[in-house]
Amino acid sequence: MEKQEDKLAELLVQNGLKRTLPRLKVLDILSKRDSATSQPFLEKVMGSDADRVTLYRILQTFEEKGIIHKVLDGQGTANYALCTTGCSQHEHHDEHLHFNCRNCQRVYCLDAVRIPRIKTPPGFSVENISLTAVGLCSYCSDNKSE
Amino acid sequence: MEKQEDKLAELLVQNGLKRTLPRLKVLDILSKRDSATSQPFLEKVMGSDADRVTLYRILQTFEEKGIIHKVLDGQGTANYALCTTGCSQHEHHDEHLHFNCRNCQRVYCLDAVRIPRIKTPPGFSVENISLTAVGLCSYCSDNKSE
DNA sequence: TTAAGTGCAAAATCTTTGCAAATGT
DNA sequence: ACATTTGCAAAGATTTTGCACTTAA
Repeated sequence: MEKQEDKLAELLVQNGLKRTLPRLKVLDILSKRDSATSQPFLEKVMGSDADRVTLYRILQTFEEKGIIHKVLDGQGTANYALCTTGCSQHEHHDEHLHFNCRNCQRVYCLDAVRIPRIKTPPGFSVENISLTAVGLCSYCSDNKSE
Repeated sequence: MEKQEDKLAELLVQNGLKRTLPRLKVLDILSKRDSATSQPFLEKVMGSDADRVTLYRILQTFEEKGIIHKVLDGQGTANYALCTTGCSQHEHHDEHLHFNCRNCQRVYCLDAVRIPRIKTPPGFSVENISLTAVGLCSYCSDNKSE
């Protein structure tokens, strides 16, 4: 059976990207999280494994290639998550509910909740749509008494 | 019949805010637009009628009082729109589709399109939800040939 | 070997903070 | 007169750009 690590490296090769340490580490971090990860958090976890500027560039490249996608949380901070299969450089499929916890700031991709089809007024052509909820996630509602 | 101008000034008084020139101008600008207005745009239009810092503070105060609400566009830039009646310091009602034109960057509040009720997975309690579409608005699709 | 990728320094933005002067009531 | 609000200066934070050095293929 193929190792997870190899799958991630393969993602790079498939997209014509070199297999570098900073890139592999970003993929490793993202693959182990159950929610989208913010730029600041990534920066912290990367530590000295990548310069801040390098991280910006990696995230940008990955997004362009369709390896990750960006979700903005309630404060407008960028959060990143690995794309599911079906995303490519030209087409992102990310049409599910994003849940942003106001306590821990995590952004969950709730694939189970699809965005309902909506009818836009004439003249407005929708190319992309996102549904984002803000509230308390399970962990935070359990561990908080307000 | 009461003048529009007075209505705006009244908004300030009702919220215990002083009727200052910069504040009136912000209200005036917002009241004349059919879409939410970005911070950068406001800054430009205000010109020398308010310092950049003053604008930040006005927008923050207005948002806290429930006079305006903030909508983030696809890039995470803050856009502001006057609240409809029914918003207060403690409760914002803004649950309609926001349409962000990728060409002119305008953010339209499409009150006609309400956010469908959705069922969140157990453990996630939703306090606020937003639906944002990105695409081309009527003006831009008419005036562009791509 | 050599194109792609990284790290560092520095610029450009964007946002916040502190405080004295100005303003509305 | 007095609490609010503003403007300016300066600090912080975030993001971008340029370029020489390093590294994967």
